Amino acid sequence: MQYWLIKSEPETFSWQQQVQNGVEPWTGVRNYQARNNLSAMRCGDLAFFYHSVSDKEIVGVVEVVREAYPDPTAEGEKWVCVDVKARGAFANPVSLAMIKSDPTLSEMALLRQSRLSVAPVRESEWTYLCQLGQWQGK
DNA sequence: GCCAACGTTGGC
DNA sequence: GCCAACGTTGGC
Repeated sequence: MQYWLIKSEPETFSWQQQVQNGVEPWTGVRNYQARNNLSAMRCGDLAFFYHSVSDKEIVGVVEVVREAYPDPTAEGEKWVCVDVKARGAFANPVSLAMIKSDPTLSEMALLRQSRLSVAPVRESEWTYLCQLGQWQGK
């Protein structure tokens, strides 16, 4: 079981859309490191859904329900996507400012590599953030 | 709107 | 293979 954080600009694809759609293909990744992370995802892995740019906060949790397959929005088979399913919102979204100000989270890949759109999350970070966000899932 | 941090591209 | 120029992401 691995944990992840995936970013989306809410103007492009928001958490609200994810909830409405249920299962959604996570397409459009065009960065090798992010692609490698997508490929490493397994069914049942959980990921934070992060709104970048305008909101800058973790808003919910999704579950990987289909492992990497060729991204239909890309030419050829070079890039991949996974399918993710909404698993519940954070009752209390955790902002980037909060993450930055918390020494417990200072090692997060989100902070160390701000441009990486699909990043791993440590189990300790996952547990801590779920408490902060009051995630109602399990 | 600006800019830092990356990534990519293309000339040499 | 190096590196300058350019493009993109995302925070501020």
